[in-house]
Amino acid sequence: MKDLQLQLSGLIERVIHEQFGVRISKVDFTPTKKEFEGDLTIVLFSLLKEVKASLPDLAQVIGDYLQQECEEVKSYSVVKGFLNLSFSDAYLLRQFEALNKNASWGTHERNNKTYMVEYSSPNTNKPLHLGHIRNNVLGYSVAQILEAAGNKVIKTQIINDRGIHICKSMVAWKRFGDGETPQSSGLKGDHLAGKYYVHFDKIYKEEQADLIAKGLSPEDAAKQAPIFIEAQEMLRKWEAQDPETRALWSEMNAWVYEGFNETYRKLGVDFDQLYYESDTYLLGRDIIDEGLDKKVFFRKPDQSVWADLTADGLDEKLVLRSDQTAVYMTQDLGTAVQRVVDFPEIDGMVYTVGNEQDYHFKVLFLLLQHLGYPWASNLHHLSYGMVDLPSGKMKSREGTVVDADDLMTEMAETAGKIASELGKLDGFSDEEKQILFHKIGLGALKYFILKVDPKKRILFDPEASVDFQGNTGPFIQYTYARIRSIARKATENEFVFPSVDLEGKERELILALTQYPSVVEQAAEMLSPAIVANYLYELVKQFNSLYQQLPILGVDDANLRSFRVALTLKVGEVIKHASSLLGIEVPEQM
RNA sequence: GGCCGCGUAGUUCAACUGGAUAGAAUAUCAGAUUUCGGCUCUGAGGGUUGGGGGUUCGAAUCCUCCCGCGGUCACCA
Repeated sequence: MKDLQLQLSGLIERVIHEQFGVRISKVDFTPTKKEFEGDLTIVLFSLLKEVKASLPDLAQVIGDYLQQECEEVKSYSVVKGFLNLSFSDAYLLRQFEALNKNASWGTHERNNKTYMVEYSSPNTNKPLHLGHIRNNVLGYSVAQILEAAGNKVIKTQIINDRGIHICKSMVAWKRFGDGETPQSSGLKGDHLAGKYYVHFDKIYKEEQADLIAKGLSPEDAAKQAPIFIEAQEMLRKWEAQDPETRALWSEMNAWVYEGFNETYRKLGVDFDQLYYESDTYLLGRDIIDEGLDKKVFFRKPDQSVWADLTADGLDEKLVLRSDQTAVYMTQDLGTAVQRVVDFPEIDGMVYTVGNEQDYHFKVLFLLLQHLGYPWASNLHHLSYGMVDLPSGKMKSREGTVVDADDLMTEMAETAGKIASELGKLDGFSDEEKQILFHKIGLGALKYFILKVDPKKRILFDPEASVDFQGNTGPFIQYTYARIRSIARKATENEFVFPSVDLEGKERELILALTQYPSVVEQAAEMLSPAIVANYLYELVKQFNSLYQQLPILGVDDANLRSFRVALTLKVGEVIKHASSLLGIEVPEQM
């Protein structure tokens, strides 16, 4: 398809040069809209600027020439400034035959690029919630897409395992926990830690209220509440390597990791390399020195260190406190550099982080560029919007967050309920049903998230997402299952490539299939799973439309049947491949 | 207030990055098919693309000014 466009461009340039004596810069192609006849459209307006000719003349000269010189072009028509080309059946069949022989259709040749993709990166004081799900699903999908586009990908997360937040959970556990463990309570480790984090907040609020009642200002009360002071003290002890504090910290974090791992496993995401903030939080000081040497940073009289970004249209940004301790930015500078030390082959990174940190990453990337790192020009902030629920905003403090584990369970239950109502799952054992419902529920959830542009806020409607109709994950999974059903019944067919007359729907499908690699490429370039999701849905709809209009198994002509079966199977393969890029599993039967 | 992002059918989202009459889904209504499977398909109504101005052959898309929503402007992470 791409080759053909290139060839057509060349021919058009030549004929215009011959006929009008002008060398044009480029030719604009666009797929023909389905209400017009044709497969590929050439936009003539842009050419008209460079060529002195009337529109009908130009159209005719180009159209005639292409039809004559290029055997793939069967016919053409002109509507306004658009030249619509129709390809010959032979060409489309050749295309289909070629891609049918290519088992790795959609996966590009290895290029020499390596990306590190960071996602998830949770705090270890509470369980994952719906916002983390969007993060994980997005990050994982982008990693898959980059890999399919030919890059080497290293998936990573930085676990925020230290700081005041975990100390809060620790303090509350120590005071009120009575030795409770995941084993003794039956709670998942991350949920246990979260329970005490919430408990801390409750006590903290009570203590603040008491102090305010005694006449303190709210600000002072916040600072002087005993439990808060205790948490700060715990952080100091942690930094001083106090053995008892460290032991408690290790124990609680271990519970949390076990909980997280279970959530990740259910969610179907994984990581190649883990970083822990407790290992990396001291990094970055040397970068500050380096930046001072290179005059990228400057020191103020109070000894704090700043970057002046006013030339880039931003402000001055603090990178080291006056007491010479690190800030968030210091750490992130250090961590970025450390990653390239660990993996020297990296030449790009993707950070999957919510859009409230847009400014931070803008600054981070600029600083790394100013510091002169060669990979700094290829850093991307995969920024995404909040997830809202129909019931309202999610707020952790008000307890309206949706827990990731609970949500996945509920999705599977809803999927089960709907699937059971719809039909017969008699052939499935209870265990198989559970696995299937999990696949459907999760597919619904992931697809609902990924089909939307990451930048936009999402209104997540669990009910609508598990719908078996419309633009949903289950609809795609269901279509795949039906295709596999056809495959099972058609195994006795030999695939040959007869010369058949193509129906409109078949042409559309072949064209759609040939576009798949460039969809993957584009999605990788834009870091946008939504492009894959929307393509996938279009493909599924086109297949259903074909299925409706033309019998697949029920035709007498063996050649025609084998062609249609082959086409169906190829559609199935692409659905499976594209789904895997979204992290969605497609069942053989449902 | 400065900066960033968003605003598209009742609702949830698209629009190949400046292309044709702004498309799907959902909901509502009317049909067709039931080939393998609970399905699937076709059609109708529904739009001043938040508003005004500008750029050009052509704007949802780019520029500009307003309006609305969100985020961010910490020696927090």
